[in-house]
Amino acid sequence: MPRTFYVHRYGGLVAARSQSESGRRVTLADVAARAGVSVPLVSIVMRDVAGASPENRARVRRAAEELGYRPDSRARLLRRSRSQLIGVVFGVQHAFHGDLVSGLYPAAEALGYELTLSAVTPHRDERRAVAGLLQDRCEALILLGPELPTSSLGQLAATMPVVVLARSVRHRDVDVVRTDDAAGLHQAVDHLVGLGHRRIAHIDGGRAPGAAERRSGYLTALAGHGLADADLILSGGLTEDDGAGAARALLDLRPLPTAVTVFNDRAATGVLDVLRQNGLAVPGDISVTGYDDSRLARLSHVALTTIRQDAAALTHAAVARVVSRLDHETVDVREQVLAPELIIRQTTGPLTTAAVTAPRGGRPDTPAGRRRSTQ
Amino acid sequence: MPRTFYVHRYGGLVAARSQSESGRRVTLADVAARAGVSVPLVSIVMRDVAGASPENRARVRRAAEELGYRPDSRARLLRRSRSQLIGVVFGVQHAFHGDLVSGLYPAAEALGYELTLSAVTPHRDERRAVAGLLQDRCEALILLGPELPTSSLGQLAATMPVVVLARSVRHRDVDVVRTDDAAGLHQAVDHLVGLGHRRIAHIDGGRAPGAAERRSGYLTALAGHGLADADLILSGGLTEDDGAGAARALLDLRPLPTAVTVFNDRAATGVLDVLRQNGLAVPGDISVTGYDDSRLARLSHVALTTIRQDAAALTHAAVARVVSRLDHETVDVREQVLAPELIIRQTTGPLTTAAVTAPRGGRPDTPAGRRRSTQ
DNA sequence: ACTCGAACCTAGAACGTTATAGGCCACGAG
DNA sequence: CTCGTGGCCTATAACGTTCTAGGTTCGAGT
Repeated sequence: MPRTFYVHRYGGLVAARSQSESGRRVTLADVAARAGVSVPLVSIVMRDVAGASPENRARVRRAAEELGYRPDSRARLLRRSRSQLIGVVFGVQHAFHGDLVSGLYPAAEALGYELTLSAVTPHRDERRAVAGLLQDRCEALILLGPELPTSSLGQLAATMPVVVLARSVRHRDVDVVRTDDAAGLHQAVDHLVGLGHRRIAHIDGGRAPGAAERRSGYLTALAGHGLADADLILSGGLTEDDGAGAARALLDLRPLPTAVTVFNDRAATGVLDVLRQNGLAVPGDISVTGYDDSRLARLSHVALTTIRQDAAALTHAAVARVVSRLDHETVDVREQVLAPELIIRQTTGPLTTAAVTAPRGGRPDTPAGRRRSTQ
Repeated sequence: MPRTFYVHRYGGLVAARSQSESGRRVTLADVAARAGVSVPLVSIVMRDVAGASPENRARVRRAAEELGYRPDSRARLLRRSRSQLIGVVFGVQHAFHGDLVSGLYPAAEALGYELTLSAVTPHRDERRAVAGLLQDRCEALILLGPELPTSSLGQLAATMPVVVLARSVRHRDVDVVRTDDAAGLHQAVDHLVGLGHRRIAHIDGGRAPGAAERRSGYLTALAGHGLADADLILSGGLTEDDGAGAARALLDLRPLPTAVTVFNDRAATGVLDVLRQNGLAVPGDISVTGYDDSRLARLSHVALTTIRQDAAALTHAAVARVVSRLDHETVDVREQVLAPELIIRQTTGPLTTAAVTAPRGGRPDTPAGRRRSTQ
C-alpha cells in the first residue's frame, strides 16, 4: 500500500494575501464553496485518493491554490486514528544529538512518518520534554541518550512504543538501538597497541550513557593484549571541561601514559588542549582517541582519531523499529547493536622513544604541533 | 486575565496500565462516566477554571488519575480559536541556537505559549522546516539566524507574525530581535586598544547573519581610534575550520597583528588552535576575541574573551514581540536591538614588546600556554 | 411569597477534517 | 426489461475538546 504524504511548501504571494485579508483560516469548506463541490470531495482531491473525476480534481486544485488552502494537521490527526507522528527527545547541548536528529528526519519521512521534537535544556528536564510530546499525540517515542531511570522508561514503554537511541537499557518493553561501545573501545585499544603503545589510559564518561560499556571495552581489550594490570582509568565526563580536568590529572601520573582513549570527542578536545598547552606533542608524545566522529573530530585542525557511530544507520534502525512496533510486528530482539568503525586521523601515531623518556613538561625536540603546521 | 497552563507529567504505573489495556485513548467522556458527571464539567476541572464544586473537583481528579487521562492537545487546539503555539526554526548545527532554544522555552511558558521546534539540518533546508511548522497550526514563527532571502521572509510575514532572531532583516512586516553586533565589535576593539594594541585584524563571518554588522563595527571602531588605515580583514566563516584557515592566512602577514577579533566563538577556537600549534602564545604574542559567549568560550581551558549575546534577554524579547503581534498591539519599532557585553577572560592581554618584534614561528620566551597551565 | 443573584451543572453546537453509507447515473449482462 | 456493477458524488456522523446558552438549586433580600 502506497503511503500518502502531505508535504506542502508555503505558497506564493497570492495565498498569503488571501489568508491575511480574511483573517480566518482557509478551510475545506471554503475551497468546496469556491469549486462548487462538496467538502468530502475536496478532501478526496487533497489526499490524492480515488473517487473524483479529472475535471473536478482540476477545479478543486485550482480553487485551493487561489485561496491558499493549507490542510490543518490538528483536525486531520483528530479524525484519523493514527497520527503518523513520532516524538523525539534530544539534548540541545549534545552535538552528536544534532547528527542523530539530522538522520531521523529522512528516515521517518521514508516510512511515512513525521517528527515532533522536544528539547532537553539546562532548565527543562527529560520528564518535561516527554510530557510535552505526549500531549502532541505522537504514537511512539525515540529518546536520544536519555538519563531517565530504567523504571521510568519502562512505565513509558507500557503506554507506547519507546526506542532508546545511544544508550543501553535492560527492560522488557524498551527497544534499544545503539552502537557496540565495548567493541568501539576495543578497536581503539587494538589500534594503539598496534602502534606500539603499552601504557594506555582511559578517561571515562562517568555515569553518562555508554560510559560503562566503553570502560569495560577498554578493560577487556587491555586484558586481551596481556596488559590486564596496566589499566589506568581516570574519571572524566562528557564535556570539554571534564576532559581537560582529567588530562590535568593524567599529567601527574608517573610514568606518563603514551596514549589515552577518551570517552567522547568533546572531552577529547579538552584533553588535546591541556596536553598541548603543557608542551606535549600529539601524537608525538602522547596519542589520543575520541568517540563519536562528531563534526568536532572531523575538523581539519583537530583531526581526531575516533570511533564512528554511524548516525544514519542508527536513526534508520530506530525509526524502522518504531514502525515495526506500531504495525504490531513481532520483533525478535529487543536490543539492536550496530558495529562501530575506527576512523584514524592525526592524533594517534607510533610510539616514539622520546615519548617513553620525556619528563613532564619537558620541552620535547619537536614543539607541540609544529609537525602539522603545514597541513 | 490569568492564563491557564496545561502541563501534565506522565503519570504512574496505574495510568499506563489502564491505557494500554483498553487500547483506545482515554477521553473526557471516559472520565466523565467514571466520575458520574458531564463531559463539560470534566473539562472545567481539568482546565482549573471556575464553575465546579470542591467535591466534584476532587471526584473528577481522582477519576482522571485512575484512568490515566491525558488531554489531547490536537482536539483542544482544534476547538480553541487560538493555538497558543509558536513555531521555532533552529539550526541543529549551531551551538548558540541551542542556547536560544533553551531560553525560548521558559520565555514562552511565562506568557502562556508553547513551542514547536523544527530543525534545519544539512538535508533539510529552512523552507522545509517552515513548511512543517505551518502544518502544525502555530500562530507565529521565530526564526533563529535564518538565511532565507528577505523576500521569502516577507511573504511569510504577510501570513503570520514572524520574528527573526539574531539576524538583521529590513522588511516592513518582519520583526527583528538582535544584538547590536556593531557595538559588540566596537567594545572588543576598544578593549584591545586599551591594552595597547594597534595592529588589530578581524576574521569575518562571510555571508553569515551578523557578519556585515560586525565587520562595520570593527571598521568604525578602528576609525574612532585613528587607526582607520590599519584595518585588516580576513575572510573567515562560522565554523572552527573557517577560523583555522583564516588564522593560517593571518600568520603570513607582515608585520604580524598583535590582536585579532574573530566573527564567533567557534571560529575563534579554530584560530586559537592554529596559533598555538604554530608556537604563538595567547595572549602573550597575540590576543584573540570571539563572539557569542557560547558554552565553548566559557570552558575553563579555552577561557575566551568574547562578546556576550544575552540569550535570555533575546529570547524573552522575541517571545514578547510575538505575543504583542498576536494581541494586535501596535508595535512602535520593528527592530529591537539589545546591547552586547564584553566578557574579558584570558585570551586577551596587554601588548608586550616581545610580541611586537617576535618573528613568525619564533620561539617566544614563554612557551604557549605554560603561564596558564596551573589554572 | 416572590424575586434575584450566585454557584453549579448540563445539553448541544462547534472547530476542520476524514470515514461510512448511500444516492444517482450510465452501461453491460442476463 | 430488470438487475447488478462501477464510477462519481454527497449527506452525515464521527474524532475529543471547549464554548454558549441555558437550567437548577439555594439562600438572601424585599
